[in-house]
Amino acid sequence: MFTIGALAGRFGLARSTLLHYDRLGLLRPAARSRAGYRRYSEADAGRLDQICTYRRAGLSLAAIAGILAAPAAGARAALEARLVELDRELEQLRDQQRVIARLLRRPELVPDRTPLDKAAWVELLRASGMSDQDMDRWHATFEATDPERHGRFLAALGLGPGEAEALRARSRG
Amino acid sequence: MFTIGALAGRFGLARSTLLHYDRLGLLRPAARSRAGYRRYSEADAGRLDQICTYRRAGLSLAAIAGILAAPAAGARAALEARLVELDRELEQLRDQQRVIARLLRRPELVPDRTPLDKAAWVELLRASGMSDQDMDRWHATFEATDPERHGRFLAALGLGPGEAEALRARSRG
DNA sequence: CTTACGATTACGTGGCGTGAGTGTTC
DNA sequence: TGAACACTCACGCCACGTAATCGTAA
Repeated sequence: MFTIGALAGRFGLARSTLLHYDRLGLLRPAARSRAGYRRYSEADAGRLDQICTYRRAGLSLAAIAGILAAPAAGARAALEARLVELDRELEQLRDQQRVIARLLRRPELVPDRTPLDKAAWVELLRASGMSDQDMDRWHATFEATDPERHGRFLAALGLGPGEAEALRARSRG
Repeated sequence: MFTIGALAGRFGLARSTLLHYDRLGLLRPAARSRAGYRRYSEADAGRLDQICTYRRAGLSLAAIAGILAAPAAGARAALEARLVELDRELEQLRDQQRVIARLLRRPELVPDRTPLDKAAWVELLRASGMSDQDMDRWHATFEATDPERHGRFLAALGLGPGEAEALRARSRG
């Protein structure tokens, strides 16, 4: 028997994923402890394994529920339908590549080599939909994985040593 | 000056899309009529054209808003970032193709040639996440585009002539 | 008068993520 | 006793779609 965290860990999933599957009725734990904790059985783990396999095929949770309810009925059909969908999606993405390739050839987009300062960098990231929180997380990850390069990066943006050190300390905290 | 429906029609968009862009502040009409109707100018149409172009490149609305606010700053960077994202997404879809190819080779999925009856068909579609409404719409489309084939399809599912005719009449209504 | 359009508000979609606030186990 | 885990709401994300209920234009 596994707790929700243990099962999630075994499959590389987040707890919230299993909570979600439980709410949907896709994967209900075999039992609950006296305190109300979910207790997953080996059979549950097997079912989750199937779910993960079908998710790796890109099937929706609804389709997966259908397959697990009546495997003979729909597994093949659902997989073949997904293949057709995949063809369409691949074509869409390739279209997007072509659109971008054309746009990048436009004259007003000639590469400009002015190095970015901090303000321009922040504006750019925000334009890509990155929030302040996202940026904080990004600094934290950078600091954790390669602190030296992080320092050099901040210097390249024109931050003074004091400002840079303050930011790095915040990223570590 | 265009009304919202006219502008949407010109660009092949739904009205709700323009309402959405207005709420986000991405595309606000130049003016409102006395009755409160949105009135879009030619400049608005030009801006919408840009938005559509960047959407065809797969950029998020947040990224597009950033580009339109400061084109020189981020257009190139945003497009290049999207290219990188596209590479990742394409690889993911190809992975899904591979997973499906492997699954379809599994012995328990040998092609079974038992023709589907109505119940099995409905269950299968529902398993793919299709609602009753979706199916109604599907019948309506089928009936509108190729009524004869629709009739033959229904017969192949085992529906009697009366039942089939009733369904087709409902699809036309 | 009709009917085709417009308005606003609120809620739904998918597949989770992210808190808040509280209880349980080790 | 404190940290790490668990619980249950409830709301957020993205790019819209949909329905309800109303007012306006041709």
